[in-house]
Amino acid sequence: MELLAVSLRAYYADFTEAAAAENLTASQGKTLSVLRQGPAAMRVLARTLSCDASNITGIIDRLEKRGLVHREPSPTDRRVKNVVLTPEGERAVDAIRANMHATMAGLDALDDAERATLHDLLSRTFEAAAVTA
Amino acid sequence: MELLAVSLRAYYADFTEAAAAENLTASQGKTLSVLRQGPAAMRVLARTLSCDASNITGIIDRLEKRGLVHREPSPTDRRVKNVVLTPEGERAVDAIRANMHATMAGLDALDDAERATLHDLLSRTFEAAAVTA
DNA sequence: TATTGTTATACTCTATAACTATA
DNA sequence: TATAGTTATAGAGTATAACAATA
Repeated sequence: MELLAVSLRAYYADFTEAAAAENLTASQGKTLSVLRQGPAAMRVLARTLSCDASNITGIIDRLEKRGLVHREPSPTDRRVKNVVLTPEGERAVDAIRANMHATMAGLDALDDAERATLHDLLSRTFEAAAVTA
Repeated sequence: MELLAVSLRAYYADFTEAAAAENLTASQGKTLSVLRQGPAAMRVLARTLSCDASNITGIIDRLEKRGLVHREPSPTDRRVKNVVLTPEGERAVDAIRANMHATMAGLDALDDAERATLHDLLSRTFEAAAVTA
């Protein structure tokens, strides 16, 4: 339990730091992480990141201005815009993840399998902050 | 592990919600929680909450304007100001905590001892976000 | 000289409400 | 009518740099 508490504290701080190293805020890093799993509509992002849809507009605006994502119209519903990660966006996510893996590697008390389990738990907890019950 | 992940997600969301019920942001609730353990200098708060000292000025300004805390000069160092919880401030923290205990009580899979351990872990993880390693 | 707290500044995140264009 | 995305707005958090008072 103590190890987990320490790990969690370190994880949150390190994610923010790893994102900052890429000149990204935690919210931006989190958004890019979500998009790494595939394109998502604005509305879906809002639900996943559990914030109002109007916030996503601003967050995506800033990411798009930097060429990390781009909007493309949905072929099936002309109201919907899908947000897609650009190659630079993928590179940014991977850079953050590489940094996080270095953090995990620092937990000497764990073996590789435990480390993998813990990393999975932490990232799911962090990225899926929404409680959809 | 899965239970813990779910609990953590719920805890973060519920803390924010419990604070919002008292018309407080998560940062304000967190600050009050820290002060519940006793008065603290501005500089100490900044370190504990792992943010720049200049932010604390604003956070305490807003809490003081609402009568939840007040600044008092340190008797030993005239540069230092100690922030103290007022009775209303204590009431607010207790209201948040009562709400959180209700959340913990909802975890039916746990017995009382496990619940206490988990609550302690979660609150320490949440309140002490700083990694002083 | 170094430290404490503050101020000024600028940016990001956040929710609410009102709008448009679709469905 | 309802939904997706945007805009306008206002408040809160955040870091940086510069400052006065004190150590």
